[in-house]
Amino acid sequence: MAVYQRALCWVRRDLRLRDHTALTAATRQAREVIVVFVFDTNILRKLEDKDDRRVNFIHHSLKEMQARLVKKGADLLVCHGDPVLDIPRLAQELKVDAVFTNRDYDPYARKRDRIVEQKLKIWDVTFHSYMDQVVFEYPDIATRQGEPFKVFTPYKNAWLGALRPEHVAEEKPNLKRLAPVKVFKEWIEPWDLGSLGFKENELWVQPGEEGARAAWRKFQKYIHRYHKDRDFPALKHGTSGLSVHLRFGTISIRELVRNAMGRKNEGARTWLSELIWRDFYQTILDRYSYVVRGAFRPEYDSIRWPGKESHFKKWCAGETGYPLIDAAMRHFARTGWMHNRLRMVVASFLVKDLLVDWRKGEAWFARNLIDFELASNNGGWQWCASTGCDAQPWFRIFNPVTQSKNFDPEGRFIRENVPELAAFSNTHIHWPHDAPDSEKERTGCRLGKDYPDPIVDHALQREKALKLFQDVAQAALTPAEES
DNA sequence: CAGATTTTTAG
DNA sequence: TAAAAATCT
Repeated sequence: MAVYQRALCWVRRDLRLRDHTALTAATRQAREVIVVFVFDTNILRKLEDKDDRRVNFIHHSLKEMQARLVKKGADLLVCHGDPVLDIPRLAQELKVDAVFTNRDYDPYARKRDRIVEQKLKIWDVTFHSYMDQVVFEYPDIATRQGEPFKVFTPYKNAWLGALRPEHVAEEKPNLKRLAPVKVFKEWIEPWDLGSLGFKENELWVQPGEEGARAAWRKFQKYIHRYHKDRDFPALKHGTSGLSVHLRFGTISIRELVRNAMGRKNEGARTWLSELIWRDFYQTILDRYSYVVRGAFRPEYDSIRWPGKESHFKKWCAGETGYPLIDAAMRHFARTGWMHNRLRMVVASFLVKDLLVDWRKGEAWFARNLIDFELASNNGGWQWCASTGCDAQPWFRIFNPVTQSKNFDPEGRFIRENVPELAAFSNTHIHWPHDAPDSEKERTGCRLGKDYPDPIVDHALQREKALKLFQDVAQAALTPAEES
């Protein structure tokens, strides 16, 4: 039932051709569909690293998508500019009747789409947007009072209770409806990395739909063990490795959920729960977008974080003298990815040991994570900092050494990432500073020179952190009297 | 998706 | 006296 002659399918964080809601709708409703991607200068110019991994990932993924489109006699229409100008311009020049997109809940994206929609309206072009990157959005899942859930467990129960096969049915685009390349060829701008002002970087993950499929196939062999293995960073297949693919939409969330639902084991249930966390944080960002600026619970914004800039720098560099922290931060710097257990451990350490504002850590992750996703990153940091909805209670403070003993018991992850400590025993690698002198001598690692002395004392810092939060709790109990 | 400390209990 | 449980943060 094609009602439109020609339409654009504007892809952003849904870089795939299969199980794609907007593309399916577009190819159903229009005779000719042009797939377009805009390298957004508003976003790109803020990236500090010219070898940014995300740009590399997107670029590779688009190349792969383009190859598939070319096989169909079409191509990918790529622009480099401000989408608020480019999309309406293309819509006009190419005489399209409608623009199809999948919704993005990032505040910037929402504003951008609103403006584009308004501009298109002037030219009588219809703007269609679809839920695609999540399974449910607000108010599909809401409390009895119609409010968004602010606690995960009841949200999850409602989510699972609401789920029907049709919510995760495959959305199959009809690629026979792609517009032939001659229609839009002259509007394609050069989009090699150099033209975009970026450089190549080594990617530690395979990008594109093919990369996603490879990771997904592999993970399916291990998914039944997920609940047991996911907390151990040294394991090579303890986690799915799909975060980056969910971030850029090189795989469909519906496909993952469909598969997980069909598996009746503990591993699959735990994995599904993680996917629900993702929907949960997307909803929080959508409905409470002030979280990008400060605490979900505003009373915590009154905390004056006394942490030192020099400590923040050492945290970034992996030079804190706490082996697991340093291993995690160095691995992160090298690969752009961090295991979720370690994200929690290093975040807790920055906030509750170094007493640095969680937003500094959030920004460092935002700059370097290949799978950086605003909603999940912000949610995770607010959880660790105890400022979020359904966050870790403020008095729950990770002991970085205990975490190390529990989740890297043989020190394998530490040895791989802090090689100067490799010769320490399994017992002392987590805290080499207290190793017996004989062992220190044997390893040949001069603590304080080859590996830094601890920059803070955990027990002491823990007390300080408790006091910072205690003061907020106090203030909440005894509000200042009105004058 | 704790940890530190105190108290109780088992042996 | 060590382990387990309770309690506090």
